[in-house]
Amino acid sequence: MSLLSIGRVTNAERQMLMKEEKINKDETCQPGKEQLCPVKDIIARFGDKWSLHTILYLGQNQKLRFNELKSMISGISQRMLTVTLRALEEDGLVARTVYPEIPPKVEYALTPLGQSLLQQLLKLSDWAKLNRGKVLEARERYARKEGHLTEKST
Amino acid sequence: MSLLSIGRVTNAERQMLMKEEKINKDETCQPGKEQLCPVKDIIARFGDKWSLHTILYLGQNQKLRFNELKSMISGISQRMLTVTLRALEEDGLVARTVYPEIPPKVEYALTPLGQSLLQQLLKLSDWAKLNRGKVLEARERYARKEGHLTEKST
DNA sequence: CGGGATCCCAGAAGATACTG
DNA sequence: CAGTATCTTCTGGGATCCCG
Repeated sequence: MSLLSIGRVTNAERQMLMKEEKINKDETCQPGKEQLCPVKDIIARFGDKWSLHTILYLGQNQKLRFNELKSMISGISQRMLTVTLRALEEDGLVARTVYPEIPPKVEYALTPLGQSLLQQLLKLSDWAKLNRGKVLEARERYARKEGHLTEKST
Repeated sequence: MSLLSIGRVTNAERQMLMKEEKINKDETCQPGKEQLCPVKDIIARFGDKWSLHTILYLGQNQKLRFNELKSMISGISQRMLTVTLRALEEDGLVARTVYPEIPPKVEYALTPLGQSLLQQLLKLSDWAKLNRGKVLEARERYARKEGHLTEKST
């Protein structure tokens, strides 16, 4: 249970897999599987609230200390930064270097694997920038459509 | 503050605010803002529990009815499927076609924009498949390191 | 059949205090 | 400085009932 309890790996999904046992062997994501598919697994690594920011900032700076990151990622709490960094470190995306000094000094940096992921995220970013307009349009369109359908409050 | 309208209504309103507020001219993610950067915004669209599955299944089948999707995505509840589909529809990634019949018939399909996103997700999937081994290794390594540091129980 | 509206809970995230 | 521990709050999403 030591391996399982290290958390991070969405515990919610373990519940799910408890009750769902029918699994096909399709190429696509099959829910009910521990690691549904690699994508889902990887997405979970930066899909949370802070990981993406952490990765991007570490991508721009070779090294960053804990409080440097904390001040860059405005709004993050020390706890969440710790949790986020631990998760990234656990997956080998971020390297943590401790300098046994007083006061303590800890530096974080992307590993090669982390930089590799960063590249993918940047590609995704390109797509996002390219298509943000369309998405925003769609949202407005949807909002208006909703509006005239449920014109209760105005 | 919240005298009468608690619950999920406030949720919808918060999203409305997010939509109105369009900002961010920096290339990188600027935290502290509601919708940090396009990437974050896009990731939020498939980073949740069910959107990815929905997109992938819709990617494999040109059209799918509500209950077809529901049975394919094992574990999903009708509510979450509805919510997920609505969100995707709102962003213009999924098209919803209602046939005014009895009993009702509704078909869902990826829009061109949705298919475009699907391509990105598949690329991400490639990266994930390619690097999953490394990630798993890193996790084991981390688990062992943790183990000998806190070898208190078992 | 395809949802909408409610209720409710576990787990995620925030705030605060303490420590090596 | 860089955390850890603890408490509280918030929110995603599951279960259920109902409706056109």
